[in-house]
Amino acid sequence: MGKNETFEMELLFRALADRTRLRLLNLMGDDELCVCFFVEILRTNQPKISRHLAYLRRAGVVSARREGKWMHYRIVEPPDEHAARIFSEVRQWLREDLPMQRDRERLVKVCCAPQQPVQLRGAPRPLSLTA
Amino acid sequence: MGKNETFEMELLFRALADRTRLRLLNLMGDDELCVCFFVEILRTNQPKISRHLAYLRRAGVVSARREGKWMHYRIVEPPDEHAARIFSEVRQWLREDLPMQRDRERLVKVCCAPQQPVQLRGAPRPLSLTA
DNA sequence: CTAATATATTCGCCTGAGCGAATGTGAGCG
DNA sequence: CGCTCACATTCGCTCAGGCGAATATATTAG
Repeated sequence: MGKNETFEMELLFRALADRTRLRLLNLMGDDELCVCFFVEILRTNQPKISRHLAYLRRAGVVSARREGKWMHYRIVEPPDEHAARIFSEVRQWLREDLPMQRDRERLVKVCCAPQQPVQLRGAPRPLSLTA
Repeated sequence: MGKNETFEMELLFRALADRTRLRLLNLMGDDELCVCFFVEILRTNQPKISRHLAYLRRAGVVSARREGKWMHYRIVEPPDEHAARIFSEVRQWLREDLPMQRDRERLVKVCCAPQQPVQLRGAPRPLSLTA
């Protein structure tokens, strides 16, 4: 109580104020996800994805982990309890949004397909879908 | 469930992604407030305040009511339940933020002062402080 | 009617940030 | 070493939106 977090609030909301970034967060869900899947699901060019992921990273909203050539991104639980509750509500909201549901369905399809698209051969699949 | 509200999410977060607008929402609290008080408390020029209030109005976050020469703004409860919960959490967060607390204290002082500043003579005081 | 007051809008300037295209970088392989 | 792959960054452009200054509008007073 009595903290000064106005700047942190602005930072969080700016990070959430973009459709592409909301789609990325939606795809991460509760697991880390490889960049190549974001590119595949959002059907856009790779630099655009990387730029938005960098934006989220600078805002402290996601973290990155390298595994050989691949980079995995995952959502970071905000340290502040208010931010955490807002974030949790956002994720619930995303779960109920139709276009977001379609993105997640496409992710499942792409990951579980017997024959993966050329760009994804050998890419590390998300844990939640392979376990 | 299963709705498409991605655009509404973006709209909400863009509205919240600015320090001046957060300060305005903080001052509104649970009551409507007259524009002249925003100008007085934020110690800034009036057009800036009006522009941010217009932004909030376009985003559906506040509503305006005219009373003679004066305009009162108040927070609108978002119709969507997720938006409402996020908004409620934001207001709680604002309540605990130190700079925001100072703004509210200054509002109380200005409203309850025996001699109001010249700009505020005759301005309708917020209900919560006069009742 | 005119004048004053409270608020809103417009204008010109500047920065942040989104975009596609091109280029840079780090890891693994032969 | 050099090549490729996965990803990151930079460049040039465009546009949203923040700012102060000036102006417009609405209401009330006289």
